[in-house]
Amino acid sequence: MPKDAKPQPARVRFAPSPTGLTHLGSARTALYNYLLARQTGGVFILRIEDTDQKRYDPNAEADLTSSLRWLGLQWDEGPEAGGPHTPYYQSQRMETYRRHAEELVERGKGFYCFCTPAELDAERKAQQARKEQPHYSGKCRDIPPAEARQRVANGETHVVRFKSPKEGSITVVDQLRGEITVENRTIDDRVLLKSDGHALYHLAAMVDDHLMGITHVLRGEEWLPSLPLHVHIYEAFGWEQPKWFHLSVFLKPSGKGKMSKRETEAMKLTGQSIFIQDLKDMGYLPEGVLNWIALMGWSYDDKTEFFTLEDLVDKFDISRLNPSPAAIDFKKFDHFNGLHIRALPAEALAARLLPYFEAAGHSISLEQLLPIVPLIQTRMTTLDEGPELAGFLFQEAIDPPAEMLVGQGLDAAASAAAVGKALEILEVLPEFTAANMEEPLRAVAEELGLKAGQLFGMLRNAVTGQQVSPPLFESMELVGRETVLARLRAAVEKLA
RNA sequence: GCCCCCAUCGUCUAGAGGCCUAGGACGUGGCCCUUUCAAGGCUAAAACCGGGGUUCGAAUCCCCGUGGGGGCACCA
Repeated sequence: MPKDAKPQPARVRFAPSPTGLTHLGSARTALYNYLLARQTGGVFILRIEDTDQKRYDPNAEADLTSSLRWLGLQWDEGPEAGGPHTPYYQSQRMETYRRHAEELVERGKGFYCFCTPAELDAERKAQQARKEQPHYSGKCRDIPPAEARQRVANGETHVVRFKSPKEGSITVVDQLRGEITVENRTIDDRVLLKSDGHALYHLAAMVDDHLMGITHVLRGEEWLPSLPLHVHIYEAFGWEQPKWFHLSVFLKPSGKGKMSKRETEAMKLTGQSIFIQDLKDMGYLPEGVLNWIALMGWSYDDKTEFFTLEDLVDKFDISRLNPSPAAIDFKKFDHFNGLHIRALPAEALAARLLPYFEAAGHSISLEQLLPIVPLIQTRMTTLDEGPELAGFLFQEAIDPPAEMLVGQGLDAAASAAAVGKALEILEVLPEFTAANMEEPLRAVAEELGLKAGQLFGMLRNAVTGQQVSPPLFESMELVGRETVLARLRAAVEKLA
């Protein structure tokens, strides 16, 4: 948003239904809503769309709030936060929706329908058999209001449907796509209020968005086909529309379609996931997730790619959203995560790394971890790689196999001799520091006619038990003279 | 089947008629640095879906194809 343009404070909402775990797509929707609210000095509302008790998942809400908090997307109004439009659970707003459904009937924009699910189902099947587009027949649409009211009063089971115009067309505006014109005859008389008294999305979301003063609706593209219906509903009430933004969908990495439930499960086996909680457990940073998803469907310019949440609040520009679908790319995710790991101050990174060391069985303190951080910071793409890289520092015993201890291009005897020679040097080193080691050890290599890399490789394997490790001398200093000598002696023995 | 949307390197994207010999990033190859692995630096290959218009001029505007995606519930 240009600095000189003082935008009106936006009231926006993120309104998920608690039916499953929070994934990348909803996180991005939440992020864009959050950014618009923050940068305009507006309000970010969290609303729980739980009108369908059949699909309700009791774990979903906890997952949702913890995911949003982990990402740093704190809502201003909603569950736990409260606000002037309490309750923020649609299941607790039934009376409001009922009243509005009645109002629509009063205005001649809605009607009672007495068709049973079985009848509708049969109707639909018949239409499909005739290769017609499935739609409501309109059977109850023209029942005289007095008669319909009487049947309702008699306690007959019914729903409330929207009385959608059948003539002409409607032109709606999506902010990323422009005008979209649709023939009214293609818009069905959708059910607004179920026979159990709960509202459907089409009614509940419109009523709440209006009542809560929502100025910008940013939601998934799957809602685009029902936008004309939604605009009709707004107009039927005589309300002023919000600005509509339909965010592009995320496609699976192949780019071929949305991720299916089955595929999300299979993905976990490959060490990838689209669920926020999983990403956290896998050692990704919220900063990495945010940076990555922010750039799927939005860009700042032709070169800037590194953004913190704070940067995004400053630089996000809602007019730069991109309507085309985006395939998710986990390689790019790793790249962004690495960038943010490297951008963290050592103390901060140490604090984030600590739980991963604990989980790996190393009970250490922050003070112990701090000096190690600079050695591994550029070597990690995810936090869980910390213990893999530096775990040897806290292990009592390492036990590399003998063949691993043999130097490149050498036999066991020559390797033992070389390690033994290095051992002699390290035993008498006045101060056991990284800075003091390099010169004499290079001299040893030269004396033995070895390349420095050959000797260092052997020492690395013997001291760390790993072929890939943080820099050797620093590692040895941290391991400490006693342990280094012990490990080298063990290596010589094993090679004999 | 019907309705709607989208279309630039493999992927994410920049590009609002001449700044385009189409820019950046990921990934990939090469080189440099280097005690391993990274990180970092340099570098290379890599795209305007096709066809018609409009215009002095089109990646950019229009139309038609084609391809891809989404939607058609008393789910959201």
